[in-house]
This record gives sequence, C-alpha cells and structure tokens, in this order.
Amino acid sequence: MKWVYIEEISEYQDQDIELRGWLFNKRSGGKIRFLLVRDGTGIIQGTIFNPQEESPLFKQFDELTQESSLIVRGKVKEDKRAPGGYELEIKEIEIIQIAKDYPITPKSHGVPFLMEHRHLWLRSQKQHAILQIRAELIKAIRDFFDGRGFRLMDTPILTPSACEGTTTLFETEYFDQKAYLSQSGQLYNEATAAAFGKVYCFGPTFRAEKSKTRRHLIEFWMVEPEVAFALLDDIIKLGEDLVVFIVERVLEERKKELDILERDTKPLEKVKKPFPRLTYEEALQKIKKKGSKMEWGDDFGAPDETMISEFFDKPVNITHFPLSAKAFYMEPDPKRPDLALCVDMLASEGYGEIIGGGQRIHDLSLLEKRIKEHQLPKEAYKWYLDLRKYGSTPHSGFGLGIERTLSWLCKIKHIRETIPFPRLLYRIYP
RNA sequence: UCCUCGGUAGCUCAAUUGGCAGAGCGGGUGGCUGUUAACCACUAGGUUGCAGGUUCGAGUCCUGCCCGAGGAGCCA
Repeated sequence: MKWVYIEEISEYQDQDIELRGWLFNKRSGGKIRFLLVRDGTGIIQGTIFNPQEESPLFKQFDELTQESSLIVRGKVKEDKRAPGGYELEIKEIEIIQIAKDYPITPKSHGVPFLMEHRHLWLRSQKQHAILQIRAELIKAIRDFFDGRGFRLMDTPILTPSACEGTTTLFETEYFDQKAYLSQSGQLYNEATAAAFGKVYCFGPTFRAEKSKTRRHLIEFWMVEPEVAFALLDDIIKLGEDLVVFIVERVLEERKKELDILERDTKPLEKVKKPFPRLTYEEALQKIKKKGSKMEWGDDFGAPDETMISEFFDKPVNITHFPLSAKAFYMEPDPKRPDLALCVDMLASEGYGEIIGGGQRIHDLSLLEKRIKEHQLPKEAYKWYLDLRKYGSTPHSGFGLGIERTLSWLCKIKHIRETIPFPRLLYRIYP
C-alpha cells in the first residue's frame, strides 16, 4: 500500500493508502470510533465502523493514547462531517509505540508549563501553523533577494570584537583569545558588498542584554542586505519591496495556517507600496500631541512606536534620527549634520520596529573620527577602514528581524512562539 | 538591573473573616452507531514552592529565600 502524506490526501479519493503519524485525539460512539491522526502535514479523521461483530481494530483503538505513533491503512473517503473534508476508513492499524501520559492534553495550559514542554508543544496546531509560516517567510525572503541578483554571503558568528560597540555581547573562548557571538553581520557585509555589489546575509544573532519583553529574544534571526552605491532612498524602497513581497507570499501560500491562527488578513491585504514616510522630528511632534513625554534625542519607546503605527494602516518608515541615538557608522545628513541618514520601519497594528538600517559613512577621515568618539578599539576596525581606503563608495543596508516580522504576520502576542526553541532571559531549556 | 503580579492534584483553576483542601480536564473502569477540545456514570490522585514565625488552629497573616509571568530600559 502506498505511503502518502495527509496534505496530498485529496489526490487519493476512494483508494487504499497508508499513513504514518501520531494519534492527535480519539473519540468513540458505541460501535463507531474516531481516530484523529496527524503526520506533520495535516490532520485526518480515521473511522472504525463495524455494526456486525467486534472488530480487532476496536482493541487497538482502546490501547491507543494521545501522541502514540502508528501506521494506519485504509480507504480515503470524502465526507462533509469530517474535519478537513476527507476521512480514512481504517482497515489496519500498526501501533509503533504507545505514548503514556502525554503532558499536553487537549485542554488549556499555562505559559510556563508549555515553555517547559516546548519540544512537544511544537506538535500542537497553532505552534505548527506559526512555524509553517516561518518557513514560508524565510523562503520568501531568500526568493526575493535571489530574484534580484543579490548574493547570499554568510558572515561569521564568532567575531573578534563588538560590531557596533553598543550592545552587550556573549563572550566565549577562542583557544587563547576571546571571541564574541555576532550581533550583526553588517560590517562584514560592507566588505562583501564591495566584492559582489548586492549581498545579503541571513543568520542568527545574539544579544546578551537582559531584555524581558514580548518583543525580545536572546538569540534571533535577521536578514541583512547591503548594497554598494545605494543611498538612503534606495534602501527604503528596497525595504518596502521586501515587506510587500513577503506579505503577498504568505497570504498566497499560507492561507490555511493563517486561518488556524484566526489571523484577520484584511490589515495584511492593505500592505501596498508606498508606505508612509516621516522624519524622526515629525513623528516626535505627532506623539507629543498625543501625550508622549519623549524628548528630542531619545529613541522611541515601545508605547511610542505603537502610537506612531496607529496613525497609519500600513507599515511606516521613520527617517533622520538624531545621530547621537544611532551607531557610529551612520552617515550624517549633509543638510542637518546632527541627523543620520537612517530608517526604521515600524510594522502596522502596533508591532513596532521590524527594520533598522541606513546609509553608512564612506569617508575615511569621518569614520576614523567617529571610531575615536565612540572610544572603539581602532586596531579591531583596521580591515573595516580599509574598505574606505580602497574604492570607497556610498553604500546602504538594513536588517529585518525574522521573529518580529513573523509575530506581526501571525499577530502573535509574544515573540517566543515564532522560533522553534526560543532563547529567553533565564530560559535556555529545552 | 528595576517595578508589578503570581506559585494549591499530571494540567487549568476554586477554597468567604484564619476553621474538614475542592471542581473540570487528563489517567483507570464501564456505557453509548457520526463524534468535532464528544458525552454520561463510577474511580484513584495532595509535603498548598522552600525555610522560619504569629496563632488553640495557617493554602489564607508576617519575615527571608527560590522559581515563574507581565512590563521598563536596551534593541531586530
């Protein structure tokens, strides 16, 4: 009998097939029994029905417990009463392993308990749907950049020093030296951009900050394009194109999962170019009118970001932040040298910053000056300064946070559900 | 690091002013011919986070500690 997956079950109507999976749930009603089987691609209801005599299948049914692994064989039938529209008339059950006392029962559970059982929680429908969308999102991002002639450049995870010199890094041993886990691939990408023109890196990044909010992970994934000769405006448009592309893709390909998550897709359908754009100072004025106590020079806090995004029904680009609030490599605005040529994109529906980027300093002496001002170790940036000595060009790039973007797409409250095994403050198990 | 809230059965929670520690789910047993987190009946299941204190009596009040959650700052 042919082994098939539930996602392709409609192609096998009225045929005998084999499914390999796990018992999701079971129900019984006298001489009829229902087995809900999942195989990683979907869930199907199997029926055992025998009005004449006691079937040996009934005994196997009674033995089966939630999440027991099994192989079932039978005929595929279309049936409106079945969840999913198809069911399997079971002819044979092969029990692989009986799962005793599966901890995650069909009733409600609390967050600490579920986090403690994250390795099993992944099997439940909502978590499964979120991670299906995550995989789609990552594929969409790769397709977007590959389709535009960008080269994927893997930047190092073990680095000799702080990239930006601002956030706290994880320190580790590198034989007789110290090394740090990467917090961004950007600086290395500035080098690869000068070699390949348009590049992106996609990988994990690490922040040893004691952040304890629904928007922070200790280990998270980021895609960072970098484009030689690009100016701020080019990179803002690139960010818009990227976000429009991934939203469209997820709406097209992951309708089923968005339904499972009960995600209202109307706000996502509005995500079309161009996105509203305002400067830091314009945004500041808007939120001050609404009662924010933020002062010029501060970065937007989480409630401020929410307030700004509520003015619009699309993601919004905020540009020209005070230079003092940004990293050392930011290019100053020639018209306003106290402002940076940078952009933060805030997702709609109050989800906050998903993109941060801008134009990088390409003048050698200005960069040297900034490194000094930020009291960064000059030796560590020798190679980085070389990029300004040998064929320096204006160039720009940004980073998009995968988990924050996914939280928004799925409208998930907490970012911990958007990665299979979240690393959180005070939680590294499982 | 700071602020706030919480910890009672495997899980989710209840327990009035300090007065016999309970329910639903899950487990077990039995029943039901179409269930949709199925349902019905019965049943087993407890060091009330830990240590101390007040009291005739503490899940409840007090002190300290541990663990967890939400938020702030920082950031994607």
